Amino acid sequence: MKRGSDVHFQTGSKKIKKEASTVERLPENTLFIASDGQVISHQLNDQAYVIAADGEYAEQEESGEDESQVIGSEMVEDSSNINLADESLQNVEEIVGGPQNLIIEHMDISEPLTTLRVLLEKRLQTNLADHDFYLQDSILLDPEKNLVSQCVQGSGLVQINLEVKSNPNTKPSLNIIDILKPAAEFADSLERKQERKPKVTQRNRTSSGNTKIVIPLSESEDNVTRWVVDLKFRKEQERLSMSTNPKEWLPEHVEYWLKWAVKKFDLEDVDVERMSKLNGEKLCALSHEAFSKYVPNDKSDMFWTHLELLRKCKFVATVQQPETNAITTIIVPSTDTRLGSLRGAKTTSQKRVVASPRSTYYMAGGERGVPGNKTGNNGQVQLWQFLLELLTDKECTHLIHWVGDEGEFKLNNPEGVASLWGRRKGKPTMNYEKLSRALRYYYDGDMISKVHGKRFVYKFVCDLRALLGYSAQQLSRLVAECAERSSVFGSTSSSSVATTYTITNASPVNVRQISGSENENPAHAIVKLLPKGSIAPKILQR
DNA sequence: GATGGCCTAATTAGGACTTCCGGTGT
DNA sequence: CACACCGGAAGTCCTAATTAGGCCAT
Repeated sequence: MKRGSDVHFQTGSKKIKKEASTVERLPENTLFIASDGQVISHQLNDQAYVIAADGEYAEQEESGEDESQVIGSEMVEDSSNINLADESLQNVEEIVGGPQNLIIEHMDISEPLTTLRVLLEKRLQTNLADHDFYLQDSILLDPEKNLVSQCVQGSGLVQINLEVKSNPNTKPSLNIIDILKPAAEFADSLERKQERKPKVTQRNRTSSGNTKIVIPLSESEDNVTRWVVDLKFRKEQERLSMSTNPKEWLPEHVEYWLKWAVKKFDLEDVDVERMSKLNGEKLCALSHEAFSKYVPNDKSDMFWTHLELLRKCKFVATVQQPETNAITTIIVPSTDTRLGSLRGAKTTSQKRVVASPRSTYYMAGGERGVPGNKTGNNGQVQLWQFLLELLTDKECTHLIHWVGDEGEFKLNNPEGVASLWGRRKGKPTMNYEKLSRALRYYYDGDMISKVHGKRFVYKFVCDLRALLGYSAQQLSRLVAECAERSSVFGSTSSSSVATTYTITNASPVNVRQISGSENENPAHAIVKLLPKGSIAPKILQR
């Protein structure tokens, strides 16, 4: 039987094992919608979309140039008023080392990037006026705008990891690598400082709830409806030559869609006959009131939301079945190598990541909007991911830790690691002998190899930076820094450092939700928009 | 009765291990 | 001799894709 592309991890509506660390793949064209029907975010094709809380719709080009369309978001119009002398906004840490300097800066996310630049200039005692802002080296950001309007949803204080690139032969840039919610303790301490020194920019803080851009998703997904593109309908759309823009629909198209929707959403008392006489233009112009006359029994405004998505996002979406909460969300779309040659430039230009012990290069390039995977390992964490998870967990350094800067790692307690692995996989008899056999299968690929002559020492031979966005060196330092910080702040949590990876080349921008464990403070939840090809570990400081 | 569409269950294929074991190296 | 390490072989578990069969409407 001929197999199609290989995509790893859960994507569809199939069950996911409830495990401590569920692996799932967020399909492209995923939408996050709160219980009140409000679209929090979604991304479709090459564009990221944010829906304002007032129901107005905002669209953001990948380039981030189209500020005007971000409806209702509060912009800092006069950045010159910002009191830059206020140290409360300044908290710069530097992790120096390796080929570049990773700088950690804390700033209110609603501040324009010019503020960030000034903070950096002050800190580094250098002029950075000629430095452009980039998000993960790929998206040029407008310094006059804030991050909310360009790439990230959220509010309040965030930790911005960035690097200053001032190489002689390239245009200087400030490359934002990651935007994280800082440790609660850390944020609190800054908040307290800010309270002592009230700032002009406080007006932009969003705690009032007046903000139009919504943050995130609580840790529980109970209050989130995940909408996905209905591929069956899309195929039918193509077959019937129905435009993707509902405004262009003829009445017969509306009728077809409506009958489909009535079935799909189990709608009752819909005035199909009258509503089917509308053309696409009129359909899209319907007010909620008018809509209610046609569809009087729309439970939880589900169908209304569907229509909103249809006319604003231009796709027919259905609700994806809820999935389990995740501590670790790993998104790894990947395909068979064969696709590299089949899919042309689009995929061949993308990064390739060896993820398999048995042969395969995995890379993005699955069908746009086609969730799912064909490997049969959906939803199951792989050993290399598990090891990376432990390696970025400050609580696990007694079990496994980085050795040097070249991706080597040592299992200090091989049986302990094996035991954890066994627990994760539901194999109580797992031991190091078996785990090491699994590791040996990686030798065939380019993921992990053995470091000869060193007991219990292995090495990630893959390009972790390409894979994760962080080199082994950086990861090692981040873990160390995190451990250090937690000791400074006197961590009270016994839970491990949460690590979230987004390994995806599937879309230009990905919505990343960092979920926490069930016990985790919801404040740690972050939604990020990352450029394609990025995978960023997040180490939550507690 | 023939045909087509839809749904569901069964089958098949393949990835990523897991388990076992004989052999080799230190 | 103990233990880490290696790699072959067979088995397990999981999921996606495909196929087959039943039901219903036209």
